[in-house]
Amino acid sequence: MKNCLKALRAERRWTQQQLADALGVSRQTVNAIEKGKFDPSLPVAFRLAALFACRIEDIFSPNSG
Amino acid sequence: MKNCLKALRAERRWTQQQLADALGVSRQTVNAIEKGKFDPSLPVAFRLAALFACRIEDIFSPNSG
DNA sequence: CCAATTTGTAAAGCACACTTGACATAAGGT
DNA sequence: ACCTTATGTCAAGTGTGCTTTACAAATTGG
Repeated sequence: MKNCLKALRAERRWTQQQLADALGVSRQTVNAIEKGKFDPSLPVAFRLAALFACRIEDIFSPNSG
Repeated sequence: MKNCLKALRAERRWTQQQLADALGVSRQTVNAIEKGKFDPSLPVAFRLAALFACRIEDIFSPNSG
């Protein structure tokens, strides 16, 4: 699963901490998702899409599909 | 998190087992997701959307958002 | 250069996504 | 009534999403 979270966050000039707070997760979780260490849960994915005013499919794309 | 998986599956006249096989998860997992016992992982959500040829947002909707 | 902020990473622990195996109930066809 | 298929559910186990605490490296600004 790839994602363009880092780019979206950079556009807004938010720190990982600010995004984490807005998302309701820890900074380490934001960092791990950005670095591709794991995929977010579906609820967190929905909150991300809401925050960036786009679709989940605009942020994440499965590696093979 | 609500979902209309049961309705989508019924439209296609698929059994839980057939959907599970197509998804690559167990029948119990399909059943649990349909019954709202837990939310699928993001990869499984993407596979569901692909199978039903729609967006994740068309299948799932967060309870408060 | 120095100090503060930001990012990257690690370990231990809890909750949940998902598994296999098993069994009860429901629904359909003969 | 019987047999088969479909659904609902439970239990125990594995892997991972996410937490807290902590610290090192990188970046930014005086």
